Amino acid sequence: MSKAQLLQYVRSFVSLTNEEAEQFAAPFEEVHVKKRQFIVQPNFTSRHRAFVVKGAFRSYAVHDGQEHTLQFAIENWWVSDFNSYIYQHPATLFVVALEDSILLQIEHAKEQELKKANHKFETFFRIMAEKGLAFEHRRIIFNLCHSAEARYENFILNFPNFIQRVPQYALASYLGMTTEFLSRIRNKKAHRRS
Amino acid sequence: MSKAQLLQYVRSFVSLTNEEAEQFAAPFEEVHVKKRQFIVQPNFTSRHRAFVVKGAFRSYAVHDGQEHTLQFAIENWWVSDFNSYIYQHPATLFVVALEDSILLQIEHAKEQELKKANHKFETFFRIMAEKGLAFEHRRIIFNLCHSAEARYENFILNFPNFIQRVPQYALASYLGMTTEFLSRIRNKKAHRRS
DNA sequence: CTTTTTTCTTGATCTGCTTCATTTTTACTG
DNA sequence: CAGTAAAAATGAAGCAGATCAAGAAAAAAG
Repeated sequence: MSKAQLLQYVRSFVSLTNEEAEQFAAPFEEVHVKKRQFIVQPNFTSRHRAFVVKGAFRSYAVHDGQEHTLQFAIENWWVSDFNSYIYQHPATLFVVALEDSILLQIEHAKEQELKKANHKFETFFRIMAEKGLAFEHRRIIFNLCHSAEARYENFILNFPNFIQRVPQYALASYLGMTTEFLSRIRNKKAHRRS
Repeated sequence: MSKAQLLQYVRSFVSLTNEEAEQFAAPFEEVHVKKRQFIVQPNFTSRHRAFVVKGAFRSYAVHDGQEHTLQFAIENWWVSDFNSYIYQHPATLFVVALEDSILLQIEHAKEQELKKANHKFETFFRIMAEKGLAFEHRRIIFNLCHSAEARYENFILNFPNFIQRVPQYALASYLGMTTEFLSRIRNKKAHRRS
């Protein structure tokens, strides 16, 4: 069952008794999402935090007709419009499935109950947020320090498994460049190799 | 006393009894820092998380001789090299005082004890991390979507009180542009107004 | 104050990356 | 598996923002 996967993930951060595990998993519901289906859209409040059991997602904003990717998520990552979710404000992002996917999602109110009910659950979400924040700090600094080409190389190095599953235009917009420019970088690289 | 300021801040997120407040504040120590003094340097592990009681700080990386600012912090903000602090790895950032400042700092191990000792303290640090993460998400998306000029305008709008306390070259490097270009933006704007 | 250092400004030139337009390739869909 | 839609590649031209060099202003130090 897919909840086993979630619990294995959670237990890699906090130890849980079997009762606690059951209590933690209970409010999560499994959702199947088809490729190209949206799970979050601007102006609608993101009511769930979702754990990716299988598949891939992308969250992005649209500005002046251009898409700008905030995040990708594959197995064992979380997705949502985080600002919308934690403040329960209308979303500004789209979150879309890049493949047919399976999620385990929890409602905002249920998550609050979990955190209140057990110190360990609170700890788990604290760790998730801290890791996320540390990750984004690294990303921001790297983006400030490096060229488009270096950002692409760095992505390949750190997320080789994302490369094949993420469309190139989406990756370009995640890395802060146009899809044309990323194409040129890849082309240049391919020619260097031969 | 400066701990009253910290506790007022903490209590704006979680309710604390007087005993709890005392317990929370106990491991923090007050540190006075002179302008231009560093509290974090690359290769040294950041042993403390620091709450700014008075003054201003900047965290930044140096790459190819260029400085790139990750964060500013004034009264009631926290500073550290967050990656270094939470993972207790060597830092990659500098953190420097922009003014003569007063900090309340807590050691990493002491923070772990606090979080273990009281569910509310854990909740507090969870909220800090979540707010921080949400903030950086907004920043990343905004940076991806907007021009240098728009990023500057947005900063003025959101952090008017930082403008007078932060040197322009540091702001430029926070916003991902050169100090020369920021100067031109400001100049252009000034001329538009007359 | 006066000197020195740091920060900010301004101009000239250059380039990394974008934009636009078109073609080729790949992936879906009936 | 044919037809259509989506994604990626390629070329030419343009521009936002960088770089370099020098001077002006402001702040810190003596």
